[in-house]
Amino acid sequence: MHMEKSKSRGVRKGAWTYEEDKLLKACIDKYGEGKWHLVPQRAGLNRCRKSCRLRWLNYLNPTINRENFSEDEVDMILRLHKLLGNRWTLIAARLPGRTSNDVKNYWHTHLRKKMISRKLEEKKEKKKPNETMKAHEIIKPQPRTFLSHSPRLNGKHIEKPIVAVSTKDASVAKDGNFDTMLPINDNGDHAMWWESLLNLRNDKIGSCSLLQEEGNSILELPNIENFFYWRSQ
DNA sequence: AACTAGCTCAACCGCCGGTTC
DNA sequence: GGAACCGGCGGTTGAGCTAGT
Repeated sequence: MHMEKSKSRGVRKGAWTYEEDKLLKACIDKYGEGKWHLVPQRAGLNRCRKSCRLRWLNYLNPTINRENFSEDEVDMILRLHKLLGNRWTLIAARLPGRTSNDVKNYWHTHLRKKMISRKLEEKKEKKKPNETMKAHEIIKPQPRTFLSHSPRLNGKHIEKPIVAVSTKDASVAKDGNFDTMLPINDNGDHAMWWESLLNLRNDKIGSCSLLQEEGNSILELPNIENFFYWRSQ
């Protein structure tokens, strides 16, 4: 950390200029994303690696959607925030073209007030006699990885993004089609976990890296960041 | 026109976990 | 094992803009 600070001495800070943007974009176009510690040198920028990374990820990246948030997106943010809390990167991963910074800013400027006023209303409601309210419970995702021989995978090689969602176990999409891959609940039937909890059944699947060891050897998946495994606590 | 308050969002900061040596 | 380094995350800040007075 001390090295970090001493290294960043004399490095430019503040708003990026058009010229700096051009240099950074040219550098990423040439070398690709990643190796951020090399980017300032390669691009000829007097900026720290973090500043370069942030500028690219939050502003220059051509995949960023700069339009206003749609109603669907807002609804999704509200639901996911209820589920995940302030896990902005996870929430943003479900919203194509949106960055974690966008989502975080939108939350703080628009949605937080909504939530606060809603909570105040709930408090008022709570005061009414003979009515009980359940406290909101944040269900944190439990990242998992599976052994290559895990029965959960049925020995299938995973090529397409899949989502494994379950309270106990999960079935794996055999053809990569999400709609055919329904989570199995504790009763063994294909209850739509997403539908009941989030109504997200028809959404496209975003990507997210949520992996944890199941055993001592870790399965290598080609689309590993697309592999979700949720488990309610 | 001038001032102020509130809002937005790009950017920074500190921290953390993973990797390398 | 531990120091150094890196990428990444969430919280926070502050410059610039806008609306209200």
